[in-house]
Amino acid sequence: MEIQPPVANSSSTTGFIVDALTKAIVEHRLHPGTKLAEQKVADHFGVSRTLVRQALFQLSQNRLIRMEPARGAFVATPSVNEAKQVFAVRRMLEAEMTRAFIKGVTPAMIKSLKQHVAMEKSAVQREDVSGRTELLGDFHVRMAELMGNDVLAQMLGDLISRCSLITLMYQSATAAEHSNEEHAAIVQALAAKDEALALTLMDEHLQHVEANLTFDRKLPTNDISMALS
Amino acid sequence: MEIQPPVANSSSTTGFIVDALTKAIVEHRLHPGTKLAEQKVADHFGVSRTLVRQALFQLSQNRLIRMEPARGAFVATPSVNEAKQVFAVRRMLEAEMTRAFIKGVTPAMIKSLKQHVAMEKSAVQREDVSGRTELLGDFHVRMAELMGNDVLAQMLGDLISRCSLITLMYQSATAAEHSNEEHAAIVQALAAKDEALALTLMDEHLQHVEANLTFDRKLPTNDISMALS
DNA sequence: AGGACCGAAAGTGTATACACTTTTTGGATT
DNA sequence: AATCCAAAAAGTGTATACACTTTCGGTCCT
Repeated sequence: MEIQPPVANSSSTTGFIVDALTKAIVEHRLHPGTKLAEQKVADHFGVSRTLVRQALFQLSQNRLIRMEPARGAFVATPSVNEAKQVFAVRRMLEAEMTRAFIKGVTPAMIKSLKQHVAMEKSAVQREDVSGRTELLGDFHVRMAELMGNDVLAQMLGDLISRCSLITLMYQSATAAEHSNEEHAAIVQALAAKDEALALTLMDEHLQHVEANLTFDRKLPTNDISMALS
Repeated sequence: MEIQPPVANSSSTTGFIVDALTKAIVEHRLHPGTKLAEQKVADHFGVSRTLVRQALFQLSQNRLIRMEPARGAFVATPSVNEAKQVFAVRRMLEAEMTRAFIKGVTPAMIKSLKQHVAMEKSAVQREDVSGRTELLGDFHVRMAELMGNDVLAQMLGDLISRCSLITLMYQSATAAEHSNEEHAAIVQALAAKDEALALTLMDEHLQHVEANLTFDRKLPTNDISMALS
């Protein structure tokens, strides 16, 4: 059930490092602001700095880390403002996506979404934080995939991973449960081809996700080898 | 708040190579399918393969080139299908953007757009192909910037550069002129805060751009040193 | 005590070396 | 003439070397 990341990787060594670091950042084992010294990361993965550098470059393009010239790479610290903008874009994109989805909806598509929501529910119930956050984000990507628009799916995936540092960091268990229920309601509206309702639900859903983020926490900087071990 | 530009800058050496290659590809001095051998590119820029590799990785993330494991990098050959998907996403995004734009429009924003359209016109008239295609794309990005949403602006920029291989390749002079006129009409509707009209014009505009692309031309493969010289 | 200064340590930026893979080439065979 | 195969050539993937920059710790001066 893996969504193809922005750039198909994970098969190459560099891709493996990117994935591992992404996971560590997104699960905030590596806190925002943490310095990622190339040699330390390289030692941890048992490779040379060359590969680590490639991975860091890639991550910096995904906005998961920030690179300062001659000073190194740091886990990104996305601003509140940026998060709001990301959500504004998501609302725009997903409103239209919902409209288009209803236009071409089929029973098979509804079934697939329902299965996905069931998986979310299971993850929420068993308190699988990492799994649930990933699944909750993927719901939106899956909608795009079902429409057959890979570009849209990828774009949404980028957006979601881009605010994941914030979303995934601050989403509480109750908020996750809430999201899951809202997804179920959206699927119902889609199945009924009720465009107005689906639009309303989708917009409210995104606003809830955004509202539930608490932007003011400060977290300590972590040790790399600890975080990746 | 600071958000890095979508395709980083040319302040670093790697960034310079990225920009140069991007320009060459987008102005199709380098044709789709052309192989970009690392050493050849490195020789041309007078640097080592190290920097070229970094640049190629970056370009592959922008989808301007495609990298095959152990076989090298090639200028991307975007499929018709992908182009259609990209345009579908743009229509979605820009429809909502137009709505949001009208909600918060100010005279200063209209003035800025009018200036931009005037620059387009000038470029079209003096047959500055490279400049005009860039400006025509930037119109949409400028709208996003004026709204103060850098994330949206970046995203649109990515989308536009992503289909630029197609758009810029096949857009004719008359189509460019047509686009410029449509931009002017859209600005009028925005100034009048006529949402329905602006939406219609924007949607038709994007459909025209898409319709004017001819997907079937075949171009020969070029020599790198020629193209970059 | 506190700050300016200097040198060592750590770290980044780029080039180069080398192993391994793909492509090309030049016969030899049918 | 076309096909097949092996060895050379070209090219990619990764590691390492080295120069240059930033950071850190200590010493000296006021």
